[in-house]
Amino acid sequence: MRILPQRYFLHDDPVSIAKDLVGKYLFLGNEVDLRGGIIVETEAYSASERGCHAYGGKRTKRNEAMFAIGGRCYVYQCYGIHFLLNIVCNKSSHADAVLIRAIEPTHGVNQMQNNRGVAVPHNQLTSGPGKLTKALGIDLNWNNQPLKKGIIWIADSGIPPGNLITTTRVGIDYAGPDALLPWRFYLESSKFVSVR
DNA sequence: GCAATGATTTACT
DNA sequence: GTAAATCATTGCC
Repeated sequence: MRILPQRYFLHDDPVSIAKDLVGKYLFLGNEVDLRGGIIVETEAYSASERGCHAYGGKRTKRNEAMFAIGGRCYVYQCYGIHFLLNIVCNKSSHADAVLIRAIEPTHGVNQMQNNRGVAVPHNQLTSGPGKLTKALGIDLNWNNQPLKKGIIWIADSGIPPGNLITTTRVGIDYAGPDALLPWRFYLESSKFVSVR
């Protein structure tokens, strides 16, 4: 299982990275407490469209991490309750990112159940951006952290993913025409994608 | 300084 | 289907 190198995230097209990340492994923790799974749903965001927090190059305290070099995390809180995990892409000062929306839990499932608190069906443990951060134990402390083995990292299983569905992004109606961009990707065969 | 608002989830009618 | 939860960040005064 190959850990993706930083240069993987320096590509200037977050859409192709979002697409390629589906089927990869996301891991957190260490050998005694490892949590992770297969990425089954992503969305791409770019400073060139209104759905992005950094639209038009707008730099704020919240989205600062997006302007960092690719291969870091951008975590922020939404609706006061949920943390959302992004992987920053592109070179420094280019505010592109990929939102991780859902994973298929494969490692540390018991720990994830505990983190969620309530008993939920296995296929809903991480089937949404807010759910997966809670299950994995991600909060604002992860913001602007570089991907690194032993903390948080992404690896290539080498197994080709199943059929990929391309569609529009969720929850960004305010973005006007940009809300129609086909920048959401998920595995057709997976039971672990977010619902709506 | 203060009011408005989400890249959501969950529970209730 | 509708609504509440809940707060850091944002933008306007």
